[in-house]
Amino acid sequence: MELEQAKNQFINLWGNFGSQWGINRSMAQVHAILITSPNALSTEEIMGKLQISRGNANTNVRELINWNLVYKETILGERREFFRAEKDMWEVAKRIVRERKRREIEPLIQHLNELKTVESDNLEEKKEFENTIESIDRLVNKLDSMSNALMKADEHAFFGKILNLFK
Amino acid sequence: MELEQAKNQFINLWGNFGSQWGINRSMAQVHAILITSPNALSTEEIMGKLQISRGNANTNVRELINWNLVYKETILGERREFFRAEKDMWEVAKRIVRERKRREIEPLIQHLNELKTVESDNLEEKKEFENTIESIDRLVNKLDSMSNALMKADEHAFFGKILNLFK
DNA sequence: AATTGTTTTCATTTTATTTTGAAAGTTTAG
DNA sequence: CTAAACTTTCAAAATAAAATGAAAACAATT
Repeated sequence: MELEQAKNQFINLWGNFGSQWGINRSMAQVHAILITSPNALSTEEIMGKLQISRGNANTNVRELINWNLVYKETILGERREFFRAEKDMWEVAKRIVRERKRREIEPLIQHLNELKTVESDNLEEKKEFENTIESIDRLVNKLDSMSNALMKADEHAFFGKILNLFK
Repeated sequence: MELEQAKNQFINLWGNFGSQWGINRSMAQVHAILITSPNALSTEEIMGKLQISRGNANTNVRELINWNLVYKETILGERREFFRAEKDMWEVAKRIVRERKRREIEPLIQHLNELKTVESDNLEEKKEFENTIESIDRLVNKLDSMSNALMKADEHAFFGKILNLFK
């Protein structure tokens, strides 16, 4: 396949995949275009290549910066801003996990804690509900441990080897 | 907190959480109500408690059955169907992972393979693109290994202990 | 084989999300 | 200071996703 065609296909692929996982299509596509671009891109260039509006490009680039997946870069003598993506995919994974943990898992654990003990005359049902919540809580905490594991495990080496045990 | 109130809060919580992860709100709420119900529920009951339409209830129950998270159950002398959710949350996690692996990760790996080698006059850029795809491929395969690990690791015991090493 | 209870389908409507683009805001340079 | 270059915002429009509900299909019962 020809390089340009492959890049387009990748942009599509990443966009679709992203939207299945709760990341909006444009954001994933902007990410994809930056990941596969050898040099930093301007907003104009992103708009042009993805055929999206200025507002859309700007919003999603900024969101990617919030996720710590993209940096601003200045080019000598150029006034406008350029953007470059983190290309080390292990690093990318760690940052996405870190962010989702912070935004989603941690609040979820908070909420579950509030549901751990309830009042009811029906002791049987009370107990059953509490068991269910407890069991979800254990699961979510395990997910949390996995995030920690992934973030701390320094590159493939150790973590990768452990995973391979299960293959 | 009172039991009924807690259940409602849980239904909300699960619904919100689900929609952040690409599972639609109703489906997550139907799941939540079944998880916290001591007995199997009929479509009518689900419709009533969640205030959703018959079509909506039916579609999402069936989808949950597809995901292998809910079973049909018949009650002696009753003509209509009742539904009960798998309550072992570790089992639930395994099944969700299994399904997402099958539906999303595996196709993604397929697509990435097609992008692994491209043609271009610009050898430098060709190589850079191939490296990027290769690096994404490694990452996705690692994710795949993690799914396998999670599914095979028999309950908390071994897997849990390994995770705790990283805490 | 007709009636009744129940489930499924799907065209339409509703709601939620995303995108647009013009205007406001900001920064830089002369 | 102020004009030009650029970035950000946000109300409105467009699009996508989900929900409705009536009708069709199906299944059990008489």
